[in-house]
Amino acid sequence: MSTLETEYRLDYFEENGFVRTECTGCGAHFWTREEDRETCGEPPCEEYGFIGNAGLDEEYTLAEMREAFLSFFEAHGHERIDPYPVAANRWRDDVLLTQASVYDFQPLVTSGATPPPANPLCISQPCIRMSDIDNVGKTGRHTMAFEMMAHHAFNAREDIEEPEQYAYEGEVYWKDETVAYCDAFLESMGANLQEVTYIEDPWVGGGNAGPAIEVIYRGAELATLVFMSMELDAEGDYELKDGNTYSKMDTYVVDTGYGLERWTWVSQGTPTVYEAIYPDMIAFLKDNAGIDHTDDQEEIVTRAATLAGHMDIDEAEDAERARGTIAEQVGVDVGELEALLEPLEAIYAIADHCRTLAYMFGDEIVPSNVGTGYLARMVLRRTKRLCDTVGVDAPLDELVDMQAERLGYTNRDTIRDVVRTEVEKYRETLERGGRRVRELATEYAERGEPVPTAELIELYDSHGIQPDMVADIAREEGTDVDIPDDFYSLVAARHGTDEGSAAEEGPTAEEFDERIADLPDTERLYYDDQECTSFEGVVLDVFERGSDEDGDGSGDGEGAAVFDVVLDGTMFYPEGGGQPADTGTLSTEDTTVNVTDVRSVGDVIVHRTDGDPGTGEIVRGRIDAARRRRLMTHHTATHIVGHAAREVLGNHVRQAGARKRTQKSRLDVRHYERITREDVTAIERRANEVVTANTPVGAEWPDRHDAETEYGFDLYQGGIPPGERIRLIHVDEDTQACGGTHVARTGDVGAIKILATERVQDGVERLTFAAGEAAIAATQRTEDALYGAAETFDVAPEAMPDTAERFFGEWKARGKRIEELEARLAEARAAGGADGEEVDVGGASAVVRRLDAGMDELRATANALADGGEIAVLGSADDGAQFVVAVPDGVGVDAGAVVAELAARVGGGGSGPPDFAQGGGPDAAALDDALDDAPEVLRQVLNA
RNA sequence: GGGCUCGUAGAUCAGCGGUAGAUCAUCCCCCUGGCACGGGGAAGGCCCCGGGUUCAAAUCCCGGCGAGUCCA
Repeated sequence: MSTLETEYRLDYFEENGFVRTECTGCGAHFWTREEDRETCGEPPCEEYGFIGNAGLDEEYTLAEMREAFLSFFEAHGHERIDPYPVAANRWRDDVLLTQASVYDFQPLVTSGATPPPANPLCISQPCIRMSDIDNVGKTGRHTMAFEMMAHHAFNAREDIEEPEQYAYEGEVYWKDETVAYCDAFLESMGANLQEVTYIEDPWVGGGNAGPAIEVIYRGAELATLVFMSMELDAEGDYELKDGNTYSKMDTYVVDTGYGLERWTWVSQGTPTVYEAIYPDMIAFLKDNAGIDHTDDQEEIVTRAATLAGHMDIDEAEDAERARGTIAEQVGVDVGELEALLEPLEAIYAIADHCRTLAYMFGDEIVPSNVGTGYLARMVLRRTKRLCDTVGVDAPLDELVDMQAERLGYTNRDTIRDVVRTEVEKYRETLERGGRRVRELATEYAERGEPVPTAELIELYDSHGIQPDMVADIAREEGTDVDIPDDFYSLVAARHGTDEGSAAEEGPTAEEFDERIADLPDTERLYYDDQECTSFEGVVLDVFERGSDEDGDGSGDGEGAAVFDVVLDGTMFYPEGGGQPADTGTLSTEDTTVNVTDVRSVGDVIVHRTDGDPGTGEIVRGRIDAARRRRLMTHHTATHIVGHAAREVLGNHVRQAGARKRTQKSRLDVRHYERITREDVTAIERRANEVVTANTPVGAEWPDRHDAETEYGFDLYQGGIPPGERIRLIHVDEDTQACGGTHVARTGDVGAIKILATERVQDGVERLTFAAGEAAIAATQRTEDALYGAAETFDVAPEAMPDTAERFFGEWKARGKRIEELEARLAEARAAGGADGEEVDVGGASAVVRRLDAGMDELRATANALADGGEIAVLGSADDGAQFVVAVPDGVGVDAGAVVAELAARVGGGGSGPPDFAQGGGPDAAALDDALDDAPEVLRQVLNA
């Protein structure tokens, strides 16, 4: 088992008079030019030495520092490349946000599958680390949004069997050069190299590892130099700090990170990083919130911040703990210090969060309850709360816009629109929540109880109401709330503990993979001529797979056998990119088998058939042409609809999923509002314009980096394909990376009809549409429905809306009229008292009557009789047997008991309050007998 | 992708098997010289939609649609 110690013995260190020393504070090993240096230089072993003592030649702004870094590395042989979006899920599906510059090149470039855009390269990559959200503003040094300046070099070992298997070959440079560049850059910026230490700190993360060096200058970690060269390997020779073993990879990558904000801060030596990087915004926010410190207060704040800067504060809690000590040293009361600092901390955080939001919305993340959209929503709400707390009354969209403008985004109008919509949504949530909490609080206050934890959890989990907001309102209403320390884990507990559903791939699938692993890649003929539906091929292998009655591909059922046929080349499209597989037949001279499904297993295409065509046979394949045609039509139509939606709704619109079928297809798009009827009409119109224009649908296989440079990551809306070359589909002005089959010209789509929109998640709208003949069929179905209705009403179809409205209105008016008439009829009956039996029941008179009418009428009549001072016992055989019993005030008969007894005689039940009850049963034939018994029942009940 | 909550008058919500309610807003009347207020009255409901259970469903169950929210 080896350690990484030897990895750090660099020639560069030897040649430049460095010594390796063990830190007396933390025990870490580091390299320094100062022989008698004892500590590594990083807090807590040493304090920040640059605050009030700027460490570089000049003071730099963020922009100046970025340019200094990039032009330095450009001058030293690196190509400068544009930053990637902060939404890392645009090009990789394992993370949501970009947290480091190397994210831009994972996993395809670092593994060697895809070449880097340049080699070596330099970049300043905007990053967002949500994990620091609680520390922002408080620690003086953390930001959630930051830029990681970096230079990268991608190397591949040459002493391996097939060096050409990787997308880059040979070594560009490695450790010595990387450290030398760092030294040279520090020197060019005017740092005193004597004070710089290089700490050995092996890096481990995401299945990769390697030696790494932290670069410390005057207490600040200015850079991390990572030498990614190992991967997780149970048999590996290196055991690293995470307890796992690793082995060397064939590729090895220089991954550096120079914090733009840190460098800017060190160049200025301000007490906190925020003052160095957001001077204008902080000034604006202070002014807006009316924070106007006296000279004395200013002095206290500066001294406190400076003291804090010198302390080892790595978490918000550290900052809070340190406050007492600081107050003592500055010579003020802790409360006073807090009152001065807290608003400032909020303002620092607001500035940082607004930058985070500008990045997110600038890169066209749409707020949602899922994914990056959810993270954006959380940051926005937090920012809004901070603004409210500290009394910033400038609209949030303006604040975000200040950062968006600084960052050079061009979609600022959309950003503001998104922020405004989202703030409004939050306002509504708060308003709704506030009412709810107020009611609850009042209720508990009246009972003199605190609001229980269960209610708190419910309010937060189901209604998004922060516990401290509940506490505030509860206090106003005169009760209190106990917020447990483990509140958020209690919420988590509510969400169950099931860890999820891995192991999607069954053992049969794995086994299957192995069996076909040796077969050559299948030639994909369907790209050569997408119109062609017939081809010849050779059967390379056939696997009998039991049966597949349940259609899950597992071959686990009973019944007819199915087979998997592999050919040398095929025109059958395997399921992929939301497009289902082709079906059709494979024929030899002797037999024809049906192809029911086609799948891609690696680069081998597998045809599921109901018969064995025979290994080695030459087969003629015919695909179901009509079906393929419809799928192609719908696939091209999907691109057109997506393109039209983008034009109508805005550039932030991108695909969140798609499914193509023969009758109708659907496209899910990200959008921050509901799609209105007007939007649909506009999208449909635009889509059909594209169809009518009848432009060619182009396909090409360019180099992926050329494609990315030209079209951006919006190419990958349908997923991210691997490889050096990718297939692009051009439809009108729209370009997508897409492996599907398409019609030759947009006119071949025929027509596009949007059938429905639905909100499938917040921030995700689903457009269901039909294309070609299916569009016509769908339109006809709708028309049939309309014509059918119009025929019923005997009006022209165009008159249907008015007619429906008129009928509905009249229907409501009639309902009211009937109610009115029933009431009058009831009164008349009660007054007339013609038919029906009148009996005396202990002083009060009772009317027992059969009245075959609806329940409403019965009730009205009974009420009218009771109002007239009589007990009413009414029966109806209108729908089974029904009773209503009403008793006037002051008469001691329990109506409920009477009904219960009567209803029992017709095989049912009933009850109600003592003065008014109803009931019934199915046995209508027994109604009259029951009514005959009514007087007797009344007397019994009276006596009871 | 999963969990939870909610759809009742124009608005906010109560009712949670047994006659659909309150408050605000609207309209009318009274009070005043006029206004605010106050008092009295009226109008306004496919109780989201579709099934099921039940003698009886706004209420219970299932499905759908719509909205909100938490988590990955």
